[in-house]
Amino acid sequence: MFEQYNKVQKAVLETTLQIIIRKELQATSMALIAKESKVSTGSIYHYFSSKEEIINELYTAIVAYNGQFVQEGLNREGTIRERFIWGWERVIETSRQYPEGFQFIEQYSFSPYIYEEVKQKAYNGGWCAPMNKLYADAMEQGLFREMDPKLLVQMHYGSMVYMVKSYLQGNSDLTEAGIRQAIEVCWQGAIRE
Amino acid sequence: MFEQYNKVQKAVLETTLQIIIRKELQATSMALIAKESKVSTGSIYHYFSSKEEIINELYTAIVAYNGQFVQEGLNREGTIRERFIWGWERVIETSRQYPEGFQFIEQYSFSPYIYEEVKQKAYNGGWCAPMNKLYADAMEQGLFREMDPKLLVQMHYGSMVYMVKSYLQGNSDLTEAGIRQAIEVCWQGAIRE
Amino acid sequence: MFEQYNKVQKAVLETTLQIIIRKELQATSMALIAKESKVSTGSIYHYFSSKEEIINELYTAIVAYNGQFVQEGLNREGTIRERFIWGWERVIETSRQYPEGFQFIEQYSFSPYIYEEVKQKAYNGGWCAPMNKLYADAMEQGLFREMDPKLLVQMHYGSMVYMVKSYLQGNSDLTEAGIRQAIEVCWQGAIRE
Amino acid sequence: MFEQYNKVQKAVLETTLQIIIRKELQATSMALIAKESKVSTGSIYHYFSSKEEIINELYTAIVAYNGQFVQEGLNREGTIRERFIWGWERVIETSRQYPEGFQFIEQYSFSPYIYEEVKQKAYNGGWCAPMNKLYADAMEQGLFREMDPKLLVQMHYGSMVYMVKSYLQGNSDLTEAGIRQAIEVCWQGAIRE
DNA sequence: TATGAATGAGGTTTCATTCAT
DNA sequence: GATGAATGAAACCTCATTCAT
Repeated sequence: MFEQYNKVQKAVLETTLQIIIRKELQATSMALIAKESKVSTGSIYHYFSSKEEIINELYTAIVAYNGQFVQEGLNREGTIRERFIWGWERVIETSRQYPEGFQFIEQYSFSPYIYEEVKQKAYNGGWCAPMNKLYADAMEQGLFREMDPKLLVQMHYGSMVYMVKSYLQGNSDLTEAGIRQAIEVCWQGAIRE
Repeated sequence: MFEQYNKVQKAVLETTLQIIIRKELQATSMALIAKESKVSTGSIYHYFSSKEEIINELYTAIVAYNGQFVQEGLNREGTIRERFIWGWERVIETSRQYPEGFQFIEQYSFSPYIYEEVKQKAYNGGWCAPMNKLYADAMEQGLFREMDPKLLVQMHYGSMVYMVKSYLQGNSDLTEAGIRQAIEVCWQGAIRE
Repeated sequence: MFEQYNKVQKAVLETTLQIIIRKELQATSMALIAKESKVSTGSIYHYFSSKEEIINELYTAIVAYNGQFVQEGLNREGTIRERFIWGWERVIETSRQYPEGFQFIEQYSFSPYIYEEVKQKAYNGGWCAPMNKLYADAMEQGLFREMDPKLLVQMHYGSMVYMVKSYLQGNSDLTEAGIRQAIEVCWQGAIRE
Repeated sequence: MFEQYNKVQKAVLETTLQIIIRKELQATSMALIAKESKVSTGSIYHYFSSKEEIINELYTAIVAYNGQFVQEGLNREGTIRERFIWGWERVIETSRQYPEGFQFIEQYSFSPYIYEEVKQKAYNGGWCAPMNKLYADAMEQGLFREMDPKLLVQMHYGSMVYMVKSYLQGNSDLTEAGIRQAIEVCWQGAIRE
């Protein structure tokens, strides 16, 4: 997930993510990050200018990674329906591979701690734009109901997020069948009847 | 929203909510709450045992209020489709009436800062149980597709949450027509074909 | 010296002065000030917004005190010569009464740590203006040689400062007779021949 | 000014002087010295054993340089009056050639950061001893008033320092005529009438 | 009951110094 | 000899909480 970083940065980012999910941003002190990542505070400040920067870098890296992964599904050759399924499957897959990353993005995408500029850049480099394009195409072809494609993408993303939350809280499983069903529910709600 | 509390408690809770949304939990100090609510720290500690308690009380109160409001819609006499619409309309309405309350719940429902016990109680006293019941009935009657009703409720809630997030971030409007359409999308995805 | 401050502020300012003279600004940590003044760091920050503010307040207070004291000498009814003597006697007297205050002003009047604005205010409220006036009068009456009165005042002040430095470093005494002689040296250098 | 040092040492000393005057000893970090002198911290520590040593070396070097320069004036063949003038002219000249050096000595000659031993050595190798000798001679010949020659030298030095301070703070010029006048003021105050 | 000054542990960050390369 | 990443003690400052008034 943090392949583009050096060893120290990677250790810091990974540790920070674990602690934030386990304990809250509040309780995520630099001392604790240093201790658990086995990097001295001095070194952390050699690679990151502040705690805020660590958190924002974390946000950027996770969104970029997930964006890349989901786009690989979305951009494969296929029908709209196939690409719809591949795309959302990969969205859900990211949350299974890196549940902490998923939780982190969910909790902090609305937080003032993440700079507006970082959110903007993350959004632009993520999978939203290609997904929006897919929905817009589907609407143009008369396949999906006529509405703001971006809004429909958001609604479907919300559905996936809350399904995963249910799973992470232990209230439901996340089987292949369940995932297929959830995607089907979204598809069925989207198509023109 | 905080009718059951006395004047001091109300001032503290309202102020805390405003500050948390504006500045993050991190930056929400007792001193700032005291200053903006015009209640001395001493008095705050007379009515709340700790900062944690304020935040948890806030959570409880908002969920209870919203739960009450949504249930009034859900419990009216009507068909399943009518009650479905009334329920979700009211869910969205709460986010328009108290956007800070909505944001707070979204940001902190996953946070370890809110006690598990409080989350549980909030869930039980909220609108989820009646909504789950409505969905279960719809499935029993063959109206909705066969699946875990709680999961479908969560998915629909996620759709609503992300529609509202879009609106609160200024990326879309929240018109009567738009709300109706969103509810329709959910309905259409839910029914047995 | 710090009569206009409350007990806590006074303790902090007095302690800070002692430590700075003994150990350097560098080595004057808040922890040490807290320990020696027996005021907790929290309380210090209740009364002063930063370490910088303590130092600048110290500067302001000492200059104000000395300014008051010297002006009482300068403004007494008397001939120019008498007032010249009284004024400089009191300048030297301040350094005997509060050698730490004297040293502090000497060491930090040129430091970027003292805000320019504070230096300006201190200068205006101090004894320099009345002394300059006395010199200007003496020149107008043909008593002193014609030159920039402010510059001559500065030169004389420099003489006094270095005499006191000699004394504080243990290289000379500071007797009544010695002080009289020093003042006489200045007077003799100033008058028109 | 730092001719006796190698290239690296020279760069470090010069840079340190600039930063200290601009920013205070407090804010003069080794990292900043390394960056601005383009010498790595590792190399700095190869040539200096500590930060303290840099500062003390700086002090030593400046005083030695100025001492040499002033003594060249003092030791020329001439009357007491001529040598008096040449000496003080050169004192003032050093402050014009190296204002940072002048300021540094003024600010730190009283500081505990400079080792007592360094101050002593600097004093002995500087221009004070020959100047004291000149004054003692003048007194012996009945030219100057009878008093401690060292004290009178200090007083005159103080006058020069404060004249230069006035100039460096932009409160007065430092013309040839002005310098001559200042020296004349000192001379006139010193002679037996 | 109400206040807000006082506390001090613990937060983020800096920085002199070391040492592997 | 030269580099600069790494260290961690210690700097400044904040803040939840207490308690005398």
